[in-house]
Amino acid sequence: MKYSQATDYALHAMLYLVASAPDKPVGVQQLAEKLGVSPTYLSKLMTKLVKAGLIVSTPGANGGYRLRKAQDEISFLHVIQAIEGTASLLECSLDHGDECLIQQVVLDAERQMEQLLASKKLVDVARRLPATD
Amino acid sequence: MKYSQATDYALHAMLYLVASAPDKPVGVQQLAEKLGVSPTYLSKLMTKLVKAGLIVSTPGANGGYRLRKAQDEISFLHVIQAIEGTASLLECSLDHGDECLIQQVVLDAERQMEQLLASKKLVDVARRLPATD
DNA sequence: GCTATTATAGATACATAAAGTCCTTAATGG
DNA sequence: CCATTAAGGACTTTATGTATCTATAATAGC
Repeated sequence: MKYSQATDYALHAMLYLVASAPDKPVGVQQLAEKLGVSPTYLSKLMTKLVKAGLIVSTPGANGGYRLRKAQDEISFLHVIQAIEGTASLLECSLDHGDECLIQQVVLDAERQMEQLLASKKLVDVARRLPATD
Repeated sequence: MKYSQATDYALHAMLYLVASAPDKPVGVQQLAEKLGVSPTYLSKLMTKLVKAGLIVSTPGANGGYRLRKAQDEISFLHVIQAIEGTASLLECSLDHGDECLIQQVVLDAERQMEQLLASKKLVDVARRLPATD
């Protein structure tokens, strides 16, 4: 089990936005170059982040993406769930009457991980970067 | 991101073995019927569990699978990793010099989840079952 | 030793999702 | 009006999971 590569791109793109000037939008062209991805593909990921309410996009000249919330409000979990969705790790395929006890255990573990990912903000990582990278 | 369905099957199969008599092997036929899955497919999953050292198989008449270790030594993590592997959730696709800080955060979260999955034993769940199901 | 039983392994087929491209449309600034 | 930039749909390619079938090997019981 792995996160999709798209999640990796999204996290790096968001980190770049967090480290950038908050008022000036960043274009997908510029982002794609930094990440080494095709602009058209990255564009689709950015649209997901827009729909998740993490960033705002402005089309047209000098347009691009900028954060929607304050830097310190954006957690790793926000970005990851925007790309991966929020479905549970394990869906029980059996039909034993009530809730599956196995699934309950996995759900607990999942929540444990999510708790940490929610507490980690992108800006925490951005502060430890040498420059705008 | 989700665990494969195979992981769900494996967890249920192992739970069944834990709840069964420890000396009498259980055949894949019997297991497959309980789980509602094809025997040939389940067989491949069981072989993975054998290679992971969780169970032992004996071919031939009255053969089948039985636990290799004591009941209370088998954790959820053992089974999950036997099927899913142990690769990290996130591989950074960029080539920024040293280790990726983003990956470090995800790795921390992953370890958090694994810690809980390692502490949960299958036998804990088996005890809460109404019968051998 | 012979036979039935049962796990193992390889080849193959199918479905689904991820990864990526191309083209069109829509919106904004100058 | 025009250049720029995001959004969206259609499509291709590739990889992985799911599943089946067949053949092989090993074991128990007679």
